[in-house]
Amino acid sequence: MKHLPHKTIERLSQYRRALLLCLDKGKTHIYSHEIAKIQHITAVQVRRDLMLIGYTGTLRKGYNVKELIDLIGNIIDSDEGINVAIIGMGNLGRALINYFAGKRSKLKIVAGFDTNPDKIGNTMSGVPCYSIEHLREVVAAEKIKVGIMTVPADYAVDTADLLVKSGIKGILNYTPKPVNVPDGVYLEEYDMITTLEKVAFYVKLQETD
Amino acid sequence: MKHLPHKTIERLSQYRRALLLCLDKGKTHIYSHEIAKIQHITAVQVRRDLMLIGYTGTLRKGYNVKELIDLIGNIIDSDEGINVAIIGMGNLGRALINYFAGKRSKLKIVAGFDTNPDKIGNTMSGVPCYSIEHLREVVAAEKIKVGIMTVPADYAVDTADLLVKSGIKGILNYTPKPVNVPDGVYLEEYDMITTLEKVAFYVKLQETD
DNA sequence: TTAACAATGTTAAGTTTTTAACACTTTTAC
DNA sequence: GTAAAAGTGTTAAAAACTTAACATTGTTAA
Repeated sequence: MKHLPHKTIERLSQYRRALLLCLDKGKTHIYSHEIAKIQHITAVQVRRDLMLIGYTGTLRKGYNVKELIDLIGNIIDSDEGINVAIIGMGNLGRALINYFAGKRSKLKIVAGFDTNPDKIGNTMSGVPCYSIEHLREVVAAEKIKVGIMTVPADYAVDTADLLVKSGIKGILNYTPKPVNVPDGVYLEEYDMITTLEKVAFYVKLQETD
Repeated sequence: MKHLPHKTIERLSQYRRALLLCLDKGKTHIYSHEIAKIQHITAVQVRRDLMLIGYTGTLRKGYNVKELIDLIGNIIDSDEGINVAIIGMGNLGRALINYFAGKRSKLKIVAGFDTNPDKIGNTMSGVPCYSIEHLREVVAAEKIKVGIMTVPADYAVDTADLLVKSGIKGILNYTPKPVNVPDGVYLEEYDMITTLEKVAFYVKLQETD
């Protein structure tokens, strides 16, 4: 299992989330077509992904939910876990923190940053908020490897630079403004407006058929 | 120009956003490699996308920013505009509203919905908040075509059903729980946890090289 | 004026991703 | 106990997407 396709990585994460829900419901086994239905993809694709990670289900019984969850964890999680920071404790930043609050996960949001003095020093859902001026120290002290940018667009570029200088290894940019990072830092940009425009486009398309 | 690739649609939206920024800076023309750099893709890809939409730049001068913005608008926007609702006025819902506030766009967020009586009846950044019980009427009255789901995960499925029954044509689900919609309704699911796990995975991968 | 350059537009090749096809194996039904 | 059904695992084909190659054409510089 050398090079898992990009898309497979994404789906594995999604499979796991679906599987965790099944586990909660007391399900012990699951068929490929059940997973497929949840994710709106085909059963073949599920089986193919699982083949790629070398997991073998039991014939006629499907896949063992617990085993599969663990295996996916072995592949996509890092053993020691990864600490994450949120830069920008506005609505979006807080939404993400709540999202994660209490989730079992190798990913831990350990710090938030903001410029607003009212927020600095407080704790939100267990996550302390620091001044952005202390970003460098906190990143080092807390061994933070990934930063999620939820700052206003105008601060995007500076924030990204700051994160890079602090030694962060991965950035997830939720700002509508693209940023640049050097090699060695993984960058993922996600623009909510693009996604919404895409939905609108396909709605329009459907109408004009 | 019959079938634009999915990915091209997404990029067109992104190009436009980049172009709007350039316009603000007073730039009148832009080269394919400049656009490419902003979006972290190749110039060839930009040119190919523009070829697909039939736009022709001027040799050695690049593309006319204003013209291109307009053309992209003609393709991805619908003429009359599309009205959008946000279901769930929590942090994420409010973040989205602020994101959009004041943006020139054919997409207009015209309504928010929630169950919290403290929120119902208020206005947030110009968007009125209604009780979710009135969803159906408001959707009809306001000709809302797209719904953005930002409700807690446990309400995801019911909310989706409700939206479908109200006659909505497109759903953007920001809930971590996948939902189902019938044919004729376009569904886009986006899970923030997946994206973050992906970033974490590639960070881990980079380390173990 | 002519050569070098720097851009676009387009066709072709390459790569990645998805889907189809099918061989295999339990279980179920008769 | 044999056939049909319902699963998995895998190879092969198809589709989607990206990148390369290159022809073309203004522009600049010698």
